[in-house]
Amino acid sequence: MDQPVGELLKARGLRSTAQRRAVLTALHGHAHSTAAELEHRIQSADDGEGASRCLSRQGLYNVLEDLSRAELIRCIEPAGSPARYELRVGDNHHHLVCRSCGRIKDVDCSVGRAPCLEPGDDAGFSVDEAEITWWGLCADCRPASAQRPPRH
Amino acid sequence: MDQPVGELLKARGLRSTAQRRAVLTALHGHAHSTAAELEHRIQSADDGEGASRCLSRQGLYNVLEDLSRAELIRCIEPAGSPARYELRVGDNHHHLVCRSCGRIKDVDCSVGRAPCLEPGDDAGFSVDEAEITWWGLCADCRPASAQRPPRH
DNA sequence: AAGTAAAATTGACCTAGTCAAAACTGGCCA
DNA sequence: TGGCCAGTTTTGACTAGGTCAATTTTACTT
Repeated sequence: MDQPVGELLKARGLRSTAQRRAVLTALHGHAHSTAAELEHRIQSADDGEGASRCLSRQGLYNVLEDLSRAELIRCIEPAGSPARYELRVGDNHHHLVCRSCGRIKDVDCSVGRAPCLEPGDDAGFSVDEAEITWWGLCADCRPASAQRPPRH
Repeated sequence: MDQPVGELLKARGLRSTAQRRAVLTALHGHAHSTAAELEHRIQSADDGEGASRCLSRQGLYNVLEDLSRAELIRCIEPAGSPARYELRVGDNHHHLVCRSCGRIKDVDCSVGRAPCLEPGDDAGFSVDEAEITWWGLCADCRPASAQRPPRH
């Protein structure tokens, strides 16, 4: 980040509290963090701010929801995984998830708007987001015999 | 269904048990059932088979996993909802989910294979499935002032 | 410096499952 | 037709990942 996290918060109309700053800071450098990972990271952070060491579980969930609503972070919930939070927002990117180890990779939305944002039949819904998850095996989890199988 | 459920099971190499038949039967006529819904439906089913009234919670989850692995049913887990099970399998259809009431609609995969099955960059994964979820508000949940907003 | 709405803490509670071990049974075989 | 036994199911305890409600604290305004 360039902007201090406190300024980011205020720019979105949120109060700048130690807990919120700590969560935003803890998200940096980790693309898809779970609540538990953030909790550990914050508790063991000896970052000179003192107060940031302490954050209750409920407080963490509150902060995560506030930041999500302010669109400073995004929450994804792949099947079989606890919720994960990421700082990449506003770019409509998608995810590739390994069925075996759970590893997640970001995928840019290269197909543009058309097929990806509109269902063929919206059944009367007003759609505001298309979420794509690709499932498969990552290079590390794929059995050696099946490395790079021919694609089409 | 045309084929008796017992035959379906055997065709997939699974034993035909009262519990499995009961779950398959309970899925009919309900596009996206939760485990709890199936449990209630099975317990209150007085379908003359007698034994079908009884199914433990663990048994239900076992059956659901066995049927999923045999590709007789499919499990979806939209964020914020318990797992849901559906009989539609093998047709790569997707889902439209209402953010407000949780209602789910099936969407045929009209874009064919290309954009929907392949990420732009597969990051070394071998991808076997693309799952698309469209999020929005269904006609009933959309505030009256916003009915049918202009699209595009 | 005080007031106050917003945010955080506390601790109980809940849902949607999972685990391990014991008991039962469907379908094959003699 | 009965016995066997791997495959199923039951039982009951347990867990992860969160939510709820009430109280206390704090960041920002005046």
